[in-house]
Amino acid sequence: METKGGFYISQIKQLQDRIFERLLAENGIEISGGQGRILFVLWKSDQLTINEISAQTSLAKNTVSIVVDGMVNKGILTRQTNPRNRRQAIVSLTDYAKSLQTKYKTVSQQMNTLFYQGFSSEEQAAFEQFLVRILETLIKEEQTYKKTKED
Amino acid sequence: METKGGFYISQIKQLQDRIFERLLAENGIEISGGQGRILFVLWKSDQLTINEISAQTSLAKNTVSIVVDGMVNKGILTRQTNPRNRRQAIVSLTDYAKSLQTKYKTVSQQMNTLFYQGFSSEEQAAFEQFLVRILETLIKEEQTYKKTKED
DNA sequence: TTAGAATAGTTCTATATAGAACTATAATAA
DNA sequence: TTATTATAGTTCTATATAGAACTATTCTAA
Repeated sequence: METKGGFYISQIKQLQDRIFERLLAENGIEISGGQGRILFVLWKSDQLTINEISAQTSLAKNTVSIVVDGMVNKGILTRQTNPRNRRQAIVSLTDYAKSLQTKYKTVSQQMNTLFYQGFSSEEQAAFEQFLVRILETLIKEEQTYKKTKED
Repeated sequence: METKGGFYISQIKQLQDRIFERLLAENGIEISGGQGRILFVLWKSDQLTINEISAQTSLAKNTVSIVVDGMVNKGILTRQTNPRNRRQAIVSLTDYAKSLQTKYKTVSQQMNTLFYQGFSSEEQAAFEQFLVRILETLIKEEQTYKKTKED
């Protein structure tokens, strides 16, 4: 069978990023897609290390490091060394970031409605279960690769 | 319902790109993900304009323009002005690009097998149908936006 | 304890990506 | 025709992204 799930995923990612950033901008929220993903995980659980953010967003850790830099400069995040393990940087939300959450969620909801246009609840659930399964496979592969590389 | 399809899509995109590029590199194919997507559409139908490639990959046309530049420099593509419409650039595969296709397809197949690990054929088909529906929604939205903007 | 290994981030470099503004060409309407 | 509009790409600028190599810190085994 000729499948092209990966190609579709890339296309959807491209489009949703552009559309979502426009929606955010239209609502006065000057946050890009990559920044949004970092906020998304911090809103669920504040004070994460770079590695934890990397794991939860699937962004490379150096990417997280740099995006966090930019967000610190914009007053969205703060970064502090963990006194108990001075290798770690603990990234926290500023009050400003917290104040954005409600509005951001509203826009996310709009985006979500568009994204799942024509989908029943059951279809949404089925689709997301597929995504989670693929995600788990790829995460496992990535971890296996990292272990293999240590030789 | 709390859905996060968009977030999963971004994560999957990130991981699959890194994994696929590694697979390609391990097989001696020095082509990045974005370049691969352009080749993918050209292998299906050679001699496309920048706009056509943009539409079929969902990359912005200036992105396509720049990535094609790089691929021309690497001897993968050629770019010629269409004599019938000198605004258009016709992008074509070189013999070198054509020679890569078989090997590239083999690696794509490997990637695909990993991606759909544990999926039955029916599940793959169901999943891809969901993807196509979402893609169609987003493409329509993008087109509507572009028309609206012309005021 | 201390030398070597492991861990956590950062920096360096290069490519990917797109919005806005631009140039060149073609199509259309007066 | 010619002035206006539309189309096709490109350039400019900025951010996103990651591999490789690096620094600093902590852990571990002898």
